[in-house]
Amino acid sequence: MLKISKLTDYATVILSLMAKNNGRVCAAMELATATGISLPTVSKILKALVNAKVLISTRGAKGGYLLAAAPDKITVATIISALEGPIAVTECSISQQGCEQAAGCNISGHWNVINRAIYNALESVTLADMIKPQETLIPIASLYRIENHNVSQ
Amino acid sequence: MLKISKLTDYATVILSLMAKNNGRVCAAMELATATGISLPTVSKILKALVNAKVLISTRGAKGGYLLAAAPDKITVATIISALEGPIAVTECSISQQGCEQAAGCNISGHWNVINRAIYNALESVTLADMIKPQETLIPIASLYRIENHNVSQ
DNA sequence: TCATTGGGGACTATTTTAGTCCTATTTAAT
DNA sequence: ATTAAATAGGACTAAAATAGTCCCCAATGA
Repeated sequence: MLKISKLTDYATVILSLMAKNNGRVCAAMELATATGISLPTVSKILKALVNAKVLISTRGAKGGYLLAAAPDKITVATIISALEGPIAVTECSISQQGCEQAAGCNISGHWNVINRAIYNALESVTLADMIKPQETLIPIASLYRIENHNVSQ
Repeated sequence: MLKISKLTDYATVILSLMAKNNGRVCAAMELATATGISLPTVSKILKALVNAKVLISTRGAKGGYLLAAAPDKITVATIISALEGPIAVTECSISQQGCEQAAGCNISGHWNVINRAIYNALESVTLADMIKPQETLIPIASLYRIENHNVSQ
């Protein structure tokens, strides 16, 4: 189904919430309560986001997390890679030397094109877009630019 | 990592091979030998492709499998959905009523935009593209049309 | 000094995916 | 008819990835 992980999905929920709390430091506990996701899980996600420099953390009492950039500078692609590693549909697209499939797999170039297209799509939507009311999002029409190519069924 | 499953990857290898054998009926055994993938696994994949109408099968002696359409009419999107079900990055994008996440998840519309963009990318590459030598594939430049939108890093 | 809060990592449980195997059905050839 | 060669369908097991929890350490403000 080509789906993102549950944790990544949670991450978007958490980050959306933080974006709405514009600039306020949020403790993990607070975010857990607000989202209904358990504290250990929220913590795990927040740690990953700090490592990926999506969030900045402050330790100690009154500590917490803060967005490292404005919501319109944080893309969905960044969030996904923070939690799942590099975005690539196939194993071999990453390792660059895997794919020892006997049967002449010289397909990899094509997967790279696909990867690139998917990456661009994910890079085109930001946290800021995500917290906008739904009506305003049809305008992101550039995303549809790639169609009319082999629209068979 | 947002990756396709191994079986889907195998499927593209198998289908590429069949596309090259233009119009010849192939038995599962033959494809297993040619690709180095085990027979039970190849069979499983072929069955899924028949169900998805990507292949046509003939039973009995001298039976086997045949592409149900010309290679340029079979898209990567079709192959992926044959093996993994509908293409959607999030669970809720499919069920249309999941996502009972307390914290006001009205993000789904945005995922739909992303899903659509990804689907279009996958729909734009066909089996015929895949069996072309790699050089000829840079021209599929329309795929890159969606960039320049939030190209941060 | 102590309560609060994050950091890092180990660990377990769960779910998904991959892979195998068995039995039935179909069909060509003899 | 009988047999051999194929696919169909589904049950089952094994392996891997994901999700989720927990513990102990480090930092910081009151």
